[in-house]
Amino acid sequence: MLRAVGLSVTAQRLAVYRAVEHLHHATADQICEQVRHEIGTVSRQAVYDALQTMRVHRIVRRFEPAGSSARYETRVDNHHHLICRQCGSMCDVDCAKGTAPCLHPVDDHGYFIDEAEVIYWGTCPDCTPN
Amino acid sequence: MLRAVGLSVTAQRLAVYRAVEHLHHATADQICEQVRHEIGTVSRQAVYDALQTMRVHRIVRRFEPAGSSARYETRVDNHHHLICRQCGSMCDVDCAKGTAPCLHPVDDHGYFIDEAEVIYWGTCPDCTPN
DNA sequence: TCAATATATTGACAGAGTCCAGATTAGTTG
DNA sequence: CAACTAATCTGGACTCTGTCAATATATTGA
Repeated sequence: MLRAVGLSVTAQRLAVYRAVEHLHHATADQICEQVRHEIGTVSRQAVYDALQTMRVHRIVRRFEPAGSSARYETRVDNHHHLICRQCGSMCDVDCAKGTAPCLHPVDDHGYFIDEAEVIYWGTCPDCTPN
Repeated sequence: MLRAVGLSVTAQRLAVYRAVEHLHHATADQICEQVRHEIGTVSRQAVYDALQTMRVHRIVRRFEPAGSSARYETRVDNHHHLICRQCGSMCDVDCAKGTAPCLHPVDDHGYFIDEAEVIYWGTCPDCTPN
């Protein structure tokens, strides 16, 4: 995985990647903890570095829901998120329009658009009364 | 405006509201500065309080683009944003589907969705080469 | 294995936002 | 209009994410 994109393989990176894979939509902090579980100790910096590097190489993806710190995931294709306002739970949702997705606003103001980031906010089944 | 939603009217709030109106998509910090220009001095806290209060009463709206601190605007209807990755410029865009908008993901996972937040990322005309 | 290069560690730092306790002000009531 | 009460504002300390920079360590490839 790491080799495939030309990165050197270190225990920290492996553990970080596995953590991101394992904990869906985890924050950097949660990843840190999980990595420490796995390999005993890491610096926060190493985790941030690993995440950033992997992000640049497109093997992890990052998103930042309003009111939360950044989240990381291993699913790197274009897809969106569903977030519960009550409990904060998150789901992946496929892109609304297939492969050439959602890139067309009503008026593009002359911008060249390369990504449409969509977050659906609502209430999850567990938090819905009755 | 403030009275209409049952809030007491203070110089600070007025100035904050005007600042949000005047500077489109401003950060709390920019609003702070602008307010100081207008009424001499405010605490950061007063600005945050005012913004939050007005947000709760739906006379200002807040959004948090990835990689930026929160932005505030006086346009409170459902609409989206277009952001330039190069220079950070932002435009409003009407909601993609009119009045009952964009609330339907491919699969709602049982969530009750009340808002679809969309950010179009790209390059603005000024930053597009040639 | 060894050197060159890429990573990791540590500690300091910055930005955004929140919390708290006390002082001040707005709006209400007599 | 004065006094009162509740809401608001002030200032400072603090937390949480995230970044920087210098030094130490591990990885890779010859």
